[in-house]
Amino acid sequence: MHMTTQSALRPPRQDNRRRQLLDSAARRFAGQGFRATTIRDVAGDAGMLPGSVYYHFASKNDLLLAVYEEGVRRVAANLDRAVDGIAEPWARLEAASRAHLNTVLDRSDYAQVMVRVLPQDAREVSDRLVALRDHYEARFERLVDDLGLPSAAERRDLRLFLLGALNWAQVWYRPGAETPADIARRFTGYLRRALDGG
Amino acid sequence: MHMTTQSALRPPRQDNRRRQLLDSAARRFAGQGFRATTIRDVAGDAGMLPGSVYYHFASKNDLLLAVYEEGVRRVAANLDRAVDGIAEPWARLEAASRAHLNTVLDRSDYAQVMVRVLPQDAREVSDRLVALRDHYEARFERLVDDLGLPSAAERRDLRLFLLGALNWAQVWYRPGAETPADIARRFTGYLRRALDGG
Amino acid sequence: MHMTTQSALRPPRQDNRRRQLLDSAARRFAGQGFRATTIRDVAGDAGMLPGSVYYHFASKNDLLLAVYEEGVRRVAANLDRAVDGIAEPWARLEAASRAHLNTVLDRSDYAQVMVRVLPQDAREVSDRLVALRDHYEARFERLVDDLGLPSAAERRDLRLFLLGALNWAQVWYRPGAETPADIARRFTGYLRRALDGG
Amino acid sequence: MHMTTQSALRPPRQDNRRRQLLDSAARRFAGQGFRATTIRDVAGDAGMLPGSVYYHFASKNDLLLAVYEEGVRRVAANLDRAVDGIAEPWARLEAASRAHLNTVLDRSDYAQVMVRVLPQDAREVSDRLVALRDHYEARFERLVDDLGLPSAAERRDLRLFLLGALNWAQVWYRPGAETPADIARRFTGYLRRALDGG
DNA sequence: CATGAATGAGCCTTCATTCAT
DNA sequence: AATGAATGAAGGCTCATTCAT
Repeated sequence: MHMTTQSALRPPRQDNRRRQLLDSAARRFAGQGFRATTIRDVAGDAGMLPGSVYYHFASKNDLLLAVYEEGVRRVAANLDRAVDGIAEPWARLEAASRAHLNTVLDRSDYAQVMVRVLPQDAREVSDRLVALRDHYEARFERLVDDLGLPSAAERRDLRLFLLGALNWAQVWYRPGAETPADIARRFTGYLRRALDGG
Repeated sequence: MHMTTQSALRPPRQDNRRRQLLDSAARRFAGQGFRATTIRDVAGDAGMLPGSVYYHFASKNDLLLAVYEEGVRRVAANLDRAVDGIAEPWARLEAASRAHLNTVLDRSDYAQVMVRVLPQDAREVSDRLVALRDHYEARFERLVDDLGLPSAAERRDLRLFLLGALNWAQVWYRPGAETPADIARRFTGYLRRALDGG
Repeated sequence: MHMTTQSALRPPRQDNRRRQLLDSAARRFAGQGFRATTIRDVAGDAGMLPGSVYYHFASKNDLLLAVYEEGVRRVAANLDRAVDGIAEPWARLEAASRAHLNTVLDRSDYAQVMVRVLPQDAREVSDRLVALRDHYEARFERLVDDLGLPSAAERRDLRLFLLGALNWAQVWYRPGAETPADIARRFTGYLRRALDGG
Repeated sequence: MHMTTQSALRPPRQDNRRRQLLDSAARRFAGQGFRATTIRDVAGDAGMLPGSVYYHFASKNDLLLAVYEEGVRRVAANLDRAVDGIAEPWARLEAASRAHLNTVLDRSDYAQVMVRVLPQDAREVSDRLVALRDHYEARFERLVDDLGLPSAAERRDLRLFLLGALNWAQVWYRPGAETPADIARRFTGYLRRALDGG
């Protein structure tokens, strides 16, 4: 009889469990990869039995897709927030690079999944994984276009060059004296010197 | 009576079969990844039964290691050949970048394995995989050092920046009007403009 | 509405299947030894598929351990029941010997496993196997101590001597005119004549 | 052309290799059991490849049979030598028990195989294994018969009792203050007190 | 005599998934 | 919403054995 009140006050229980599962999956996928993670792992972390996972997600692939979506949502929001309020185009690009680096180097499970799990790891849904990633990276296309570089080829080069360099940080970066912000500043700096009004 | 001649003309049978296995494994690892490849796949491609693989390699991990080693040997030789005879440092770096790009974008199975199989995919041998990769990439350190840039920080930046940008090509490159040589020339060009005092 | 009644009448399904598996394993281990028994055998006998066994037991070794434990539980209970209510020490030893012989010569699968499967057959769990066996045989130490023999050396001799002689029956005994009870009476009788001051 | 000389001076090479194989097998079977020993192990120890073993023995079972035969030959000879020259029947039995214990507790590989490998471990040849063992143990029947005990039942009891007690030593004996000779003396002593002219 | 190379049957185990309850 | 129980397909690996050379 108090149901109305209940659902007004807190999200339905179902959502809680689903989110719990999502969190467990994100942590596992980020920590040990997609293929090395078993449904048992994920279920166990969420305090369930393997079979129960299938009430919330149709398959392991679907679970990955959901984690990936959530990850993209978060990092995209992060980037959008970072450039918000900045007007100068190169400063916007630097802010975006900083946000992107923070994502790539972050300990955050959802962000790590985007970086660690390759689309090829789940061939059946790889197209959708790629689409999600593209949806995010398209932001860099716009940011670069706004720089007003005369040559379309150079615009493309710059975008690909920058994204590659930033993503590679995942391989060599070790937390220490150097912060992601430092790296973002220097890397965008080099590009500006090479391409801007040179 | 012609035994000497015979053994001079054809390598021991063993080597043929081992190489065949190595080739099959390289193609499979490159095409579908390490974990998704089964010993049955590899054996089948080489016209053997699964058990027979173990006459030549002690485990699936060992097979990967052997493929990886062969891959490193090839791409390193490629790069060394490319810079050989070139004296001017920036030209050497460009030549090396071109060779590296050719490797990364190549259809060659062995090269692809180095790019596609992550050390984490075979945790038990990941250390050795990383060591092999490092052994190759150390070449770029030397090439960059030879440029004579005054700042050590900039030397490091340049190397990391370039390697990241080149490796990323694997994600976006589609064969067409643009050749790996074009990309290498432009990318090293940007860096030279940004960093070279000249 | 009768749910309470139902759950009171039948044990949880899980236990039935687990026990079935245990019984199949005991019969197989007793009949053909541990190493020669395959999980497929055991599963097949219980009307399951091989993989299903692993829902109930983590490994083949664990299955052996469980059978062994159950075996020890049974034979120990048997022996305890046999000496219960008997006061005179030599009579207690004879009763225990009779019970032990019944166990050793029994067709009972669980008892046979204890006799037939050597700890060395499952090296990873051999320690626990030995511990289980010792737990049972310690009873003979107490029974012999209660005889009141003056020399500790003779107490030890008697125990080792008797246990060896009884266990050996497994090798030569054929059901016929002679019963385990006959053998137990004669064997303990000899020892009494040799050692008891009477 | 010197073949005659050669074969006169030393046994044919074939025999050397066969014996080497036999020794390797004995050591392995004694040390890790029959089933746990692979043809590869045995061949490797003898400096051969697995396939080569089959030149000398038709199968793994045949190899076991040969080791077993050699083992029986040795322990039987040992026992015969031990009782040789002793006239008094109880002293002969004690000497035989001492020799048997030495065999059972011995580190000698061949003797250990007889004790450690159960006929059931090689079902296809278990009959012949049992026959070999019986051939040896028949000696105890004769030794006991010679004691001149009036009752046939007691003769049988004594034999079975003694053999069981002696073989069991394998389980509990640890080298130390107590020698096999001590044990043999005490154990036969108990039986004499219980059965002889009591 | 021995080897190199392979076979093939089989082993233990894993795991995503299903489904009645 | 969740569980208990099982499925079934597959996977890496082992090993006695064979056989041309």
